Amino acid sequence: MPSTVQKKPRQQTPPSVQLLSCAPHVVLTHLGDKWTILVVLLLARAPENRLRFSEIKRGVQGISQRMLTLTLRMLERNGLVLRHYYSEVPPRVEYELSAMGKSMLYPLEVFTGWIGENWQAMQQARERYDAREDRTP
Amino acid sequence: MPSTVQKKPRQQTPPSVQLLSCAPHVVLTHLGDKWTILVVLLLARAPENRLRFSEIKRGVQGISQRMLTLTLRMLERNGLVLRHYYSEVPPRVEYELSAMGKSMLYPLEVFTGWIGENWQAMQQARERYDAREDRTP
DNA sequence: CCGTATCCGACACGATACTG
DNA sequence: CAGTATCGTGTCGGATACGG
Repeated sequence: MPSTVQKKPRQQTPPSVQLLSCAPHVVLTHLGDKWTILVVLLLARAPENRLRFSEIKRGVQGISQRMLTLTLRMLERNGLVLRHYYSEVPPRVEYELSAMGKSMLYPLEVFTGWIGENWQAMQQARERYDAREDRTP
Repeated sequence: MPSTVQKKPRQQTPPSVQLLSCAPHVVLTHLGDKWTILVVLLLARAPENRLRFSEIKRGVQGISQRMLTLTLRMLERNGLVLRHYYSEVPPRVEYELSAMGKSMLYPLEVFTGWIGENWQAMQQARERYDAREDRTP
């Protein structure tokens, strides 16, 4: 591939700001998966931000055991959640938001707050869009 | 089920607490997909929050034409982006953040700000986690 | 230039079954 | 109770080609 970076074949808009799929964006992508946020929000409401596996399972409507395990592993791996294992019979495991996990709650609330204020408008926009017929090519 | 109060350091979770995969969460899931946030952030930086299709394509590293189209359609459908079509030859299309789209920028910055301050810590947590051998069952 | 159509592989996710 | 293991499927997203 010949490098033509030095040449400006045509005058084009501002010197291209380029966004890479950087680490922060990857984080956001992970948090945006199907269950992570719901689990975090549930822990946020819990006393001491701490719940048993089965409590989370009951609290997050529709999550499978497999996906809950994977979600919690991911959160633990990223240091957002602490895993406390008690080798009793039957075993008991509790999950707790770490300090970093708790520090995420405010930004998360700001965002979910915005969504709460705007999702009806989005809903309406969708309906308007879908009703349109004069879609331009 | 006998109610035992002893050795229960904390109270049980109220059974009423249940999180559904509600509309706000769905929104967050959409925004958390592979490209949406990057496109929004690029528009946020642009003069008048407005760019041509090809400018966005160049600005978002690695995005395919197909995915950019789909991403922009989704943003337009949800009312976050406005599409301006000019039937010239060759045609020109510009995309602009709507008022609602702009109103998202602050919440987004709060969130990306938090990520910016914490993603190294997450990285380290991951490395620590992966290096561990004493994983509890 | 700005899309749409089609094919296809990868993987996220669910269902189920089985252990310590 | 709190996980693993395994398998099947739907969807996401990349590559490519074509069209207005």
